[in-house]
Amino acid sequence: MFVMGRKAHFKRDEFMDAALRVVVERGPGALTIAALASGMKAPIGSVYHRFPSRDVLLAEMWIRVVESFQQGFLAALACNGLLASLYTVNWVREHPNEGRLLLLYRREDLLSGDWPDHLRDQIVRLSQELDSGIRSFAEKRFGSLTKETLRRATFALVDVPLAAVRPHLQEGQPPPGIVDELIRETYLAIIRGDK
Amino acid sequence: MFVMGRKAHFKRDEFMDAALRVVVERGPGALTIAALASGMKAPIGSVYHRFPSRDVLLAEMWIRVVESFQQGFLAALACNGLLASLYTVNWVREHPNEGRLLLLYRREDLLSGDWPDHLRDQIVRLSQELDSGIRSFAEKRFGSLTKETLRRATFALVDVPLAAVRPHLQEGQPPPGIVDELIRETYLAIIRGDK
DNA sequence: TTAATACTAGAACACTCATTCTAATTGCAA
DNA sequence: TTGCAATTAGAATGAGTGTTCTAGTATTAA
Repeated sequence: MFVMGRKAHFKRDEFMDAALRVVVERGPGALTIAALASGMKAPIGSVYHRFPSRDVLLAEMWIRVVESFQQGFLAALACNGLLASLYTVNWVREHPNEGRLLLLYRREDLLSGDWPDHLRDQIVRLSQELDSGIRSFAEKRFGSLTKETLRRATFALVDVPLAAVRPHLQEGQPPPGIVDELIRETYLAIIRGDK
Repeated sequence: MFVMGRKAHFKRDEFMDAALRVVVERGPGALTIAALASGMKAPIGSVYHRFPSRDVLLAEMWIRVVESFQQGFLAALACNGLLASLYTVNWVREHPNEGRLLLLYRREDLLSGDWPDHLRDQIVRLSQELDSGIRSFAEKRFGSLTKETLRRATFALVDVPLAAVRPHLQEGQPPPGIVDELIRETYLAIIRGDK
């Protein structure tokens, strides 16, 4: 005989949403369990009923965002390098909160220690997927995979788009059109290897 | 009648040096007053004898580094834009620790609150000096100072160099030669406006 | 020698959290 | 209706850390 308990007021995802909201609005320093809970009018106990620790909650939230970004990025990259290079700015326009989280902060700003064990696999997988996407692009585009061509590809596909977008997120503004221009011009110069 | 007290074992600068060392080696999270003090075998009391609070100590350390970077950068910029664009990577090679502090972390990672009052003026001044240096470059180079030309100049002079260097500092390695190439090619594309 | 002073020394305090613990609810199966 | 389990509820706990406080020590002028 299976007996169901009371209905839940709060879902797992809602806690992660609330955490994201706190980080984006008030910074990682304000992200206490109490702030998170009171932000959704939930008691502290309910947080710990669903997540074994603060770090697990935040790590899962982080991974959820990385995954949602990376999936689209890799799809764009498989199709066209310039498209991938411009993907970041478009994604940020559609997901301003997730964008702020990913571009303005780092894992260490949120988690107190290392990745929780059962999530490390996921992070490794995500980072390998990104890496191999960029590697295969570099090889295809430059005809060879060396430290230099890999660095060049990473620069054009990742570093520059992030650098172009970040200042505007910092200001809390959506990236203006000039950002797309800067990314495109840089991509063409770096990938074509203009001198 | 003036009476001199005992000789000091520790100087103001040594505390800031020790703080920098801790941040660079173990991250901002490890930067406690106790860690700082024990790192230089000084007692906690001596820290507070010289600095009224943790925030003042760290803010002064930060400003010292910003000042040392910015002075050279503005000098280079007054002479030549490409030189300024390449200044960051060279400065980082000569000052790996200061580079890590400035490029890997932000004020909020170190200070618990806002800038201490008496230091806010200095920060405002520094940031205005940088701003006006970039503005006058943009105006000279593009013939007009608009939101777009300013953004373009900032991108080429600041955002891209930081983005190119950062991944290597992250790894704890000095930036390889390819970084200079990437910065130069980007600068030429962005400032000349190649399409 | 002595007194005044600048400094070292580190234990005690106060405060902020993450986490734990116990009790109170609530919905369903019987 | 009753009893069980899922969940809410939030007060109590404990660890970590910035700051304060009191005491001790070295240096120099007189």
